[in-house]
Amino acid sequence: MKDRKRVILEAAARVIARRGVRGLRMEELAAEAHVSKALVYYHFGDRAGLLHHTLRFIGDRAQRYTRHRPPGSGEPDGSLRELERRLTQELQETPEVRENSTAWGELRAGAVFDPALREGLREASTEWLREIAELLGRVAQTAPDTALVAAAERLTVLLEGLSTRWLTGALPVAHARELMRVSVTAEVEGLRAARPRAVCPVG
Amino acid sequence: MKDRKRVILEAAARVIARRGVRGLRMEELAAEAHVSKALVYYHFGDRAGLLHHTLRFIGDRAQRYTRHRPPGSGEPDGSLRELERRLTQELQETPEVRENSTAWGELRAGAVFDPALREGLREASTEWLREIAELLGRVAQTAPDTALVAAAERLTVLLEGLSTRWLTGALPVAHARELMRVSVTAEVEGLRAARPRAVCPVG
DNA sequence: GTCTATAAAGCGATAGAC
DNA sequence: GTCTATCGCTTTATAGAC
Repeated sequence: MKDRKRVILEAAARVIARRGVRGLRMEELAAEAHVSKALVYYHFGDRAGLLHHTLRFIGDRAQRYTRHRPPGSGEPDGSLRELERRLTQELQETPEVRENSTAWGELRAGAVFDPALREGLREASTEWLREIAELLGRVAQTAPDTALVAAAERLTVLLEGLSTRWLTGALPVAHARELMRVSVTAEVEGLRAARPRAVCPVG
Repeated sequence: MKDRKRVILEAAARVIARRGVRGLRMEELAAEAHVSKALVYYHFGDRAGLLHHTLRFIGDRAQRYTRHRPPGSGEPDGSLRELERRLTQELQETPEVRENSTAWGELRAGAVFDPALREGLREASTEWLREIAELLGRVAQTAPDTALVAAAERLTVLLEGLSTRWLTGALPVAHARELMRVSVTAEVEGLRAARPRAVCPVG
């Protein structure tokens, strides 16, 4: 069997989804990947190295479903639907998405106590925020930049909260998505209403 | 020195804020409390017992600033200000609040992997949700119950997300509070606008 | 590259003196 | 009630054969 390295990374993603980053044991990982512990050390040096590569692996994998609009779905560029999709994409009952969301949650939770984890987290969050703010700008048309960023912050922070609720079984995934959608709509309407020339959204 | 038990619990709260629930080591706790490890076991049985009592200790302590309106502040019962205060109270740079928020964050993060933690979390969340929904009802006056609950869910979930951002240093506490306040106002306005007899919020 | 076997360290928990 | 000393399991990490 070739490319055991990838096999190990995929196994690590599954173990992290089951036990968390802090709960990952080298022995359980080796068993999950059907290799020996020593091989894991051979490829990744130590536990920290394995975690580093796994988190990167998960992040790269996530871009597949995060950045690409489904081809042929007729979803217009910069539409409200695209914005909604981007913000509900992490709330799906799929092994890959669950593994990804779990890992991100662990990263966030770990960063509370480990400053070393914060930089990587900050980079990803900033990039994510920028993308959502830009999309909001297109959907809402005109709006001051600070308002756009603030709205994007509220939406991305809400997403993180919803993700935790989903993963702890406190909220069914469909319910979490619904709450997200309502907030997206409300934020967009809020931005539109805040235009210089205020227009009554009801009339 | 009397009441070493309380000294240990206070030390445990500090250690949890520094290392997390999962990162708490009996040895470090003993050192922090200036007692021996054996004494901790004498008073609390085992690690799980210590954690159980500590979490309860922290929860009880939190009620002091959570449920009581500051006396003589002239804050009317059921006002928008009371609602805002309740939702921004967990976002304060105080040792006590930080310890409390950290512990709750750890509990949430741990519940992703440990179903045993979920029940206690669910109870507290449900109670918290109920209180916020009720306050929202008073502030917004009439509104359908489902809309009230949904709004309360969005606000409480947002609070959890903001708490994590604050504790990871991703968001200054003042900024987090501001985002929360804006959302509270928007939700209240949304509820008012959704009344049977729709009224233009701009006019 | 991959394995088995083992060393080394960390940590929860207990024994027993005072 | 409180301490010092220590046990024993778990887990990371390495040695060395193939």
